[in-house]
Amino acid sequence: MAGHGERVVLTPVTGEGNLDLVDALAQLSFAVHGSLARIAAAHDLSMVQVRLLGILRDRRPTVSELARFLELDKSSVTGLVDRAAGRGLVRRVPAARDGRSVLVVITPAGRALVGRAVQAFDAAVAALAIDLSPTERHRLSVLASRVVVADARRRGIVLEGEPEGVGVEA
Amino acid sequence: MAGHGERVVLTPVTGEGNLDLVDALAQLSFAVHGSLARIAAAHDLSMVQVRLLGILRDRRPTVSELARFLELDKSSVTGLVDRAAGRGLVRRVPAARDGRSVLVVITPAGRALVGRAVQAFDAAVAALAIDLSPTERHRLSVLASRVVVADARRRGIVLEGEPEGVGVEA
DNA sequence: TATTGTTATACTCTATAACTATA
DNA sequence: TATAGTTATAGAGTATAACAATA
Repeated sequence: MAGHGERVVLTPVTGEGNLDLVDALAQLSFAVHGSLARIAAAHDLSMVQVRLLGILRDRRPTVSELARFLELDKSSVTGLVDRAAGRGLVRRVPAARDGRSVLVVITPAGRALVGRAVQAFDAAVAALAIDLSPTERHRLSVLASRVVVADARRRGIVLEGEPEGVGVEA
Repeated sequence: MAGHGERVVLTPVTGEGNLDLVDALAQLSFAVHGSLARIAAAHDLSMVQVRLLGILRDRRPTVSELARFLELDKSSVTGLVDRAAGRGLVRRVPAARDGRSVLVVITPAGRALVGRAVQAFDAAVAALAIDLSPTERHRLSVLASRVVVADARRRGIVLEGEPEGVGVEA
């Protein structure tokens, strides 16, 4: 299947043969993404809310910084933070150094919720690879890391120039 | 990084070390998904519209079948098809056998557009793995296929029982 | 009665443009 | 003047509930 022209990228996997690299990576991405989205939903969160809370676990960024992290317009972040704050998951704190800025801070409730969600994420992703041997799992993580790190470098991830975090090593 | 407790799952990759399996797969998924979404947007499509058109490339399903394929409520599919039809990418055809059903059919314009998008998908995913050797690429596709196929089986993908497609092998 | 599809409604997510307040 | 953030507005995507038509 998907050997000579058919693209499986967009349709459900059905057979059991090997996919070519493009299909395999696309399908893997869908599987992981779908798994994470289901878990987020089970915690009454969207993926972007989980990302927001995940970032806030060890940072207290401004709205503008969040917009850069999340690659969203700042007006989108305003709404995102509004809804999270409405649920008591985050709160806004006026920034001391710049009267224009607002720091977004996670609340204990938000921290607890995202902690549970991330724990479930871990379990779900691990479950995806349950059929692989330890050696294969290691190989997969090495190869995936290579791809991810190369891509991050290519697309010029910043973060380095912004050390206002709270205990963010790396 | 991400060696003893820190979870990178939700934040941008920064270092260059090996991620553990969970982080590596999650990050890989984000990289692929982001790449695909950017390409879709460059073609004035959302990911779900690309999936819709991709399915329609070799099928002419009813709205209900589409809802199952896409794992959406049928009312969501109605809206999806409305918008695609409004752009001339698909059209509705009354089903001959069942007066209640509607077949969704891709138009030549829709086919051309999704063809271009999928071609760009291929190139983008291939580019992601450009730093791997041919051997490593092969290994990665084998491992990813294993994970994907096992997951598909686990979650009980159907498709088999629905051979009303148009030349869908597999 | 059950199924197919649409409509009405509501909420999240996203962007653009215009605005206020601060720098 | 430039930057930070919000508001107003609009549109895509999603779901639930109610409905009409058909089986």
